[in-house]
Formats: sequence, C-alpha cells, structure tokens
Amino acid sequence: MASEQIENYLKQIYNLQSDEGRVSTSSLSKTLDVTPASVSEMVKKLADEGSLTHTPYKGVALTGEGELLALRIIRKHRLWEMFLFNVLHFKLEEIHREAERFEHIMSDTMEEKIDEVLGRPTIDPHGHPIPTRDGVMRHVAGLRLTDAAEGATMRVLRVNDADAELLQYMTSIGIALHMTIVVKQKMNFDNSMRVAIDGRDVNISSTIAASVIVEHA
Amino acid sequence: MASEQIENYLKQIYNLQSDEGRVSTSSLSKTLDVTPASVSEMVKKLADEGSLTHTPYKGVALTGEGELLALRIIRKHRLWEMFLFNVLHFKLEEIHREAERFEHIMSDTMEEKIDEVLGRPTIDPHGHPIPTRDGVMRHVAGLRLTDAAEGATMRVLRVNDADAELLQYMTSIGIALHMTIVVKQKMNFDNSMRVAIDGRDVNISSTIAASVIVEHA
DNA sequence: TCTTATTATTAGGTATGCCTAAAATGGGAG
DNA sequence: CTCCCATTTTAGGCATACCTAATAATAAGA
Repeated sequence: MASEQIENYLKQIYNLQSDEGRVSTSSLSKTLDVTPASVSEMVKKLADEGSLTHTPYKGVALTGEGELLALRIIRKHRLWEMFLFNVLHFKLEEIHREAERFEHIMSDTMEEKIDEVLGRPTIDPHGHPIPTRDGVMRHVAGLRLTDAAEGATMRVLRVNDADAELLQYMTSIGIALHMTIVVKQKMNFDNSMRVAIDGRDVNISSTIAASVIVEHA
Repeated sequence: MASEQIENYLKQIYNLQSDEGRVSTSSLSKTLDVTPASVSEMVKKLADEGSLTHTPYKGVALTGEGELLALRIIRKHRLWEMFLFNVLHFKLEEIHREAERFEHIMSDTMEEKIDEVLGRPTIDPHGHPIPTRDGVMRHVAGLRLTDAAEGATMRVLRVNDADAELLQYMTSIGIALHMTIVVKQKMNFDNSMRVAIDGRDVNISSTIAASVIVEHA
C-alpha cells in the first residue's frame, strides 16, 4: 500500500496535470509545501515504483497505474467530504481539511459503506465529480463566473474547495451549489461584477467570481 | 500532538495497567508487536516527555498526564466503534480494527460531532464504558461468565473486543450485549459450560465464557 | 549462596522522508 | 551564440521508530 505522503504526491500531481497540463518540481514543491530537493527525491522513487514517468529538468506525468491510485484517493476524499457534510453536519468550508487526513486511512470496505449510506453520490458538496471505484471520473464542463456574459443567467456547477475563508465568505453571501446567479454588470477595470443571487444584488470580487464555476441556466 | 505510535503505547499501557496492574517491557512488546529493545527505547522517550514513570527492570506507570492522553484516545476509539456499528452498519467483529486506525486522526471537532449524532453514548458496542471528554471513565463491575454459578441467570455486560474471530462466533451463537444467559451446567474438567441463550441450549468453551462479562439479571 | 534462566537495556544499524547547501542544467536576453 | 539566472538535481545530514546482537540486571532453583 502506498504511504500517506506518496498518496499526497500522486493526488497533487493529478490535480496539477488537470489544471495546468505540465507538472514541474517547483509547482509540486509549492502545493505540497516541501522543498524542491525533497520533491526530486520523491519523484525518483515514484518513477522507480512505476507510478509516474520523469524526464529530468522537464517534468513528471502519471502512468495509468499512478493515475488510478490518484483517482482512488480522490474518490475517498470526496466521498468523505460528502459524508462529513451530509451526515455529520460539518460546515462546507471545514470538510476539505478534515478529508485530507481521512482519505488516507479509509479502507475499501469503509468507502463502500459510506458510498451506500450516501446513496452512491456522483458529486461532492463542492460540486466536484466523484470518480467510480475503478477510476472513471466524468467531468462536467463549465465556465468561470468571470467569463459569463453580462445579463446571462447562470447556475452554480461547482466551487473551489481549497480556500476555507473564501468558501465561508461565498456561503455567507448566498452562493451555493445549483443556485442561480444573474450577471448584472461587469466592471472591466478589475474584473469584479455585480450579480443577483436569490433576487438580492451583490458585488463580488474577481477572486470570488473566478472560484465559481457555472453553466447556462 | 502525540504521534500515532506514542498514542498506541499510551493506550496499551493503560489497558495493561487496568488488566494486570504491573506493566512490563515484555508485555508491551507482545501486545504492540515490537521487540523489547524498541519498547525500552520508546519508554525512555515517553518518560522524558512526562507521560509515564519508568523504573528500569521494574516496569512503567502512567502519570496523570499520560493517563489523560490514553483516555482521550480510548474515548475516540469507542465513539468511533459506536459510529461504525450504528451508523455505517459494520459488523461487531469488524469495528475494533477499523477504529484502531481512526482514533489517531480524529479531531476534537469530529469527536464532538459524532458524540452528538450518537446521542452522547456511555458504552461502546462491546459494552465498554466511553470516557468523558476530560478523561473520566466509570467502569461497571461484573464477572466472567466462567465464574457464574450453575443455575444463575445472567445478563451480558460486555464482551472482549480484540479477537474478531471469537466475536464473530459469539454473535453467531446469539451472544450479544444485554442478552440474558442462564447457566445450565458447568463442566469442571475443562471449564466449558452449557447455557441457555434466548431459550436455546448451547455448549460454550471456557475461552468463550471467559470473554463474556456478565452481571446478575 | 551461587549459578542459570529470564527479562530488560544499550549499542549499532536500517528505512523513510524531510532539510540545507552545492552543483548541474537549460531557456531567454542581449 | 553566449552568458546568466532560475529551476532542478545531487550530496550530505537529521529525526523517528524500527530491527538484531550483545550486555546487564534480576529472579529462581540447586
């Protein structure tokens, strides 16, 4: 079984691969909060184990095997988030951090029990898709609220899960999954916007708007 | 925060202290499945940290601080077992092993949420008392079924949680918490006994009988 | 009491995963 | 096309918690 650290590396590499395409030593160093030297070392080991391929000074890419391991962890993470939110009534902004620890020690039996109790959910409380047991993840397209046209009526597909403070603020102004948002006015100078949420007008910064992924309602 | 290993040492020392009184290096070595040499080393560290006192070649004893740490872990373990059993519908014999991993990463917030969801239980699914948040554990006296008199009607107070196979067998013959057992006949040659459980007569070995703690019904 | 057997401790070594400091690489500016 | 600098890798160390082998202390029997 892969150690907790190894699982974190694989998960992070998977995320960076989806978000940015290329995965560099320094990007891993930043997101995992370890020195580049440590990343180099670990990457070498993961390459030896067959979880990824590494071209020195170029970057890394998960093998099929490594990707499956990553997706298994992501599944556990998201199922656990769902459980914390729906069953234990944790706040939306708290679940990510809790799940970071539990994903590593969750047995496959536990994963199955939770999946069952939750009724086999397909998205987590932030709107992210939950991969299947065998590593298939269906990603629903969408666009950043920043990129929605003025006057458009959008529905919230998913929200950034990593920044608890931002998430807490979003919740406080009424942004939640599946909610309808109407883009009233876009300010070109700073990319902030005025939107209507639940009939109430709110000004939101570009940081917030960029963290909300929407689709046309 | 104490590491996972340290928590296991403290918990085990607490258990041995309650069961046997004296806690030797070799008893810890056996129950923790590490060599006596490793135990000596770790014990020295724990003594330095103030969790226990150590008299070389004699044994160890938890300090107040160490005992509190142990009881905090035991509380998490038992709450988690309760949760696995009642909410996730794990089998009685599976919960102990699962809880062994979770007890270490359960935050105090999680402990509180679970305690609340479960309705502040005072015993776990095996009948063991759950210590309070501040380390108070009320132990209910009882006797081994082996020691019950012939003809006596007893009620199951608690059962051994460590041996999954034994527990599974006990469940299969109908022994469960709070169940009534009538001692029909005691065989002196091997300490086995014939008992009535739920009206049905069953022969049980001394091993089984010794793992069942009962009180007079 | 003395000797042996049991129990416990110390000494020295391994693996993991982190670190800092030093060396190597390669892509972009001049 | 070369040189510089940011990125990356290697070298050498540290901490934790384990191990085996060797030594020391205690307990128990002759």
